Amino acid sequence: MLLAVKRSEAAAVEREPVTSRGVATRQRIVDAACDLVFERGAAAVPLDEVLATTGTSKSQLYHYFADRSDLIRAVVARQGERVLDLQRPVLGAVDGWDALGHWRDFVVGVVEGLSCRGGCPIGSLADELAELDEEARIEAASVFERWQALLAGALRAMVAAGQLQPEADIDSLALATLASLEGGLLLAKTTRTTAPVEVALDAAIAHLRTFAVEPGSRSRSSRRTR
Amino acid sequence: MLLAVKRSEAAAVEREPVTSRGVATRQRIVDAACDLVFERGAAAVPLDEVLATTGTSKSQLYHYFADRSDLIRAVVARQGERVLDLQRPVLGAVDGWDALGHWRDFVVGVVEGLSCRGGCPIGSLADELAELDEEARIEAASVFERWQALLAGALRAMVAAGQLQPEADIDSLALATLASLEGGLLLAKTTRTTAPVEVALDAAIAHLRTFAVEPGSRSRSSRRTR
DNA sequence: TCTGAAGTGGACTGTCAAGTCCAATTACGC
DNA sequence: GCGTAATTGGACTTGACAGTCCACTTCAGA
Repeated sequence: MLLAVKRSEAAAVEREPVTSRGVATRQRIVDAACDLVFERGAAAVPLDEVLATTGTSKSQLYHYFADRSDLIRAVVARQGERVLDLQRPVLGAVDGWDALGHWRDFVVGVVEGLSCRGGCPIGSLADELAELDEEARIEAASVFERWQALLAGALRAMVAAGQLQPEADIDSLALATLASLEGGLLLAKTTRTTAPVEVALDAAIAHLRTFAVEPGSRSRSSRRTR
Repeated sequence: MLLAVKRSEAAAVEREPVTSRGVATRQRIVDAACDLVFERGAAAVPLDEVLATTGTSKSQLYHYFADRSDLIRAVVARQGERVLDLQRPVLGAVDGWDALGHWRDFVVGVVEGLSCRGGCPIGSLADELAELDEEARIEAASVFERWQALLAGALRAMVAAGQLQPEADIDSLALATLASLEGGLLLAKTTRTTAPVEVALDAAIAHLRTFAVEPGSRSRSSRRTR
């Protein structure tokens, strides 16, 4: 009974902040938790530390979240928004191969700026939680889905611009690109080198170019594969 | 494993089992820990559970391992061996595009057999530990390096067989392929679908085919396929 | 000004898991 | 066989951390 209510109407049953002060507090907690979780992983962050860095108390945390996993789920959602918000402007501006290259450079730059630490904010979280918290897993899957849609949007813009073949399977290409990126980020995090992301993204883009519309002639370096 | 004498400072004596019984006990502990860690992640496995499932006691664990992280590090090494042992025969047999396709099918089959759970045994572990245990991170990086070498070996065999261009940057191609695989596995784990691995590997192989030696056209630049 | 709800402080409790200790047992070398 | 070292059982200690509780403060509205 209790579980049934919690699962279906979690948002309604859990205390949503009413006051602007409450909203701010809740926000502060989730934001701080996001940062700490990104640095060390969800399991390695004690609630006390989140409270300490935000200057909040136990009662506030449990006023806005049912329990630890409830907070972590909020972190997944928030971190997902952050990643998507970061990607949106760059991917949204993609209209051709140059812009796609800029996206590649942008991503590599971010990784470099973080000294290859942390990996993908949402990927690592998804990896850690997928087998432990079904709700968190689903939330993360939704983030990936939206990310894939963002990439697909960029590719469709290229189709519209006459740079990519209309017959190309955009969704699959977007998914493959996302996979390359995620794998590259994991390897970068593990090896402390940007090379994996660079190589992975370059390969992904090279594959995309396979579906490029060649201006004028077709005898140049157009290659088709299965 | 060359890290036997490596830890000479702390506790001076990393207890290596002397007796065959001791070896067996240590093995049992690491193996059980591997399975549990694969299912839930390192942080979510209490030592007591490892002991319970192996029928061993606290004293035995601390007889062979300095502490918890020492065990986990052993798990990383062991899990890495497992993955490599699984990949070796299949990748070692690669001599052409068909065999490469079999490898792809093999990987997809494994994921399917696990109902898309767990992701990459070494990838998930690396992701979880990279920021928490430098030694574990390095060990994981070494596993990836060997895995990449395995892939590179397969590609070189294809070069030797005259199916892949000798000018191709084998190491980068192997790294990109590994990244695609890892990313695909993460997405599969998160979405509980095999599609990401399939799409990622298909794209990776399509990219490799870009460097195929075309039967008939022998010039430096390849033309179209099929 | 009063009132009640939202929000807050922080001490307190209970649990669980890591790590210690030592006595008991087994096995190997001589 | 004997002695020493390896191995094992498991109770015990310690500490950390999730979650509870209640008194207190702030604030909006009647």
